Amino acid sequence: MRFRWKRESRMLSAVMEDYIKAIYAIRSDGQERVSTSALADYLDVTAPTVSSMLKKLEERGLVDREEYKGVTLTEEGELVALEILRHHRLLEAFLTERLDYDWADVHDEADRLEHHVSDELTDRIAEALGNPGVDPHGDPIPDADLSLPEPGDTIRLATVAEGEPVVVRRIRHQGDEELRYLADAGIRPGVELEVVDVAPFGMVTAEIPGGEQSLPEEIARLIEVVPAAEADELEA
Amino acid sequence: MRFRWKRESRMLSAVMEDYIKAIYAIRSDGQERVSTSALADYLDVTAPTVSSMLKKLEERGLVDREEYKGVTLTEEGELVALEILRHHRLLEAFLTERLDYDWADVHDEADRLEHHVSDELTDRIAEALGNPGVDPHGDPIPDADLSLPEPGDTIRLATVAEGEPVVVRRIRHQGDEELRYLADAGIRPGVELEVVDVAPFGMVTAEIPGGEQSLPEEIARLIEVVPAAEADELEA
DNA sequence: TGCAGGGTTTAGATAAGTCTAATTCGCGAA
DNA sequence: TTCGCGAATTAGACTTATCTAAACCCTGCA
Repeated sequence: MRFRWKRESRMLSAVMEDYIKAIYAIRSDGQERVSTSALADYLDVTAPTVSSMLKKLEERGLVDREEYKGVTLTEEGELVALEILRHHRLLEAFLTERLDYDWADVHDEADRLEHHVSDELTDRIAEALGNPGVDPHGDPIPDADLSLPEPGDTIRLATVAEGEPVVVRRIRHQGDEELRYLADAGIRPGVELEVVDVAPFGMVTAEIPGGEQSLPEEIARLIEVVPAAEADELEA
Repeated sequence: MRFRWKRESRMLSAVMEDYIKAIYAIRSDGQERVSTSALADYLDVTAPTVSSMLKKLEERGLVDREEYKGVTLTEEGELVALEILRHHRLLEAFLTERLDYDWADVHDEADRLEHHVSDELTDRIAEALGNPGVDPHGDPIPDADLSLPEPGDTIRLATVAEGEPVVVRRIRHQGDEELRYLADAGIRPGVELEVVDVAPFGMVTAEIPGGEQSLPEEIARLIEVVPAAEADELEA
């Protein structure tokens, strides 16, 4: 069943789409209801601005709002979020695979374009790439029906035992600096590595093809991995 | 010499870019000075709207304005126009060549995206395509330094003598309908054809690979061709 | 139980881009 | 030379998205 005809007739402004995306992102980070101030922080605008925008989103039926408490996405709001996510992640994948972008640099370009590519173009990109299930950071890409593939089970690199070979599956991120750091370290989805040392203050040292890398704990915590054995299984 | 750093620091709104593009397009159609009403027509807004926008563009140094007379692009305005043209035409070329779009359908998608692709992305697209000199309609693409390749000499199909084989070089257009018409007729840049008949009221019948096509004169006038002999020369 | 402080909302202003209605300008015809 | 008409501009209002300042709500601590 497809609801694709809806989005382009919905005609949300890019700004509104950004609010929906932000609510989705913050919500995914744990909170059930998303607060005005959390959104203000995330979007770098003032609280009154958020407050008035939330009222508009409520009128449009995209969020449920409880005064002084916060908002949640309605079913329709959820679909909008998933559509933007699909655009964003497919753009990232395309830029990386077909236009030779570094996977740590695609975020900004995708952020601007995601609001302006048609669903038609998005679908063509998906097809050209063979309908990939994940983007270059390992984040799952909603399919054309907007259902989000369940990512397989992963564990955080920070919790891996020394000596166990693992394969990087996904890099969680908000800002670009962490991605840059990891890209420079040669750590990206698909890379096999092995923790060789965990220092007292959380510095994790891992062996990767081509050398060793030391990572601060807060960076290591962004890396999701699976045991190498398990990864091999999936290849086959 | 490159001036590329300028555009993205100029930070024009998409709307302003559309006005610049419109002035460029109307100017290319003959007029030296572009009138308020011509712009209002072209952009489908009212004259007062254009008037106030032209004042802003003048303040930004993008147009020279003579009250009650019209505007011309300044040197900087010209560069903006060429940058947008480069974005637009490379996008069209890319969508057609790499994402299997029909060359008659790419216009709208490119119109939306041209304001949001970075120069970086534009350059990567150009490189991926081998720095093409023309877009799918045969329109010249400004290079990275924003100089516009001189298109070779062409003649209008409407003026071609019966029996002379020619090759289509370029399709001039404003709306999409003519492009659709020609695409459906199988006439596009690169196709070889021969005029077999010109009827009293300007209906032009041409033989193309795969059959014959009759075209109204106003459509035939949009088609620029070169003698087949000349075209072969350039291939070699 | 009440109040202080922090988060939220309301009120009112601003900037961009658009509109309609009213005014002004410029130029060709009488 | 002047009149009148069409084109251009000015005036003022509306919408979207933003801000600051002020008022309001809620809750945890005394």
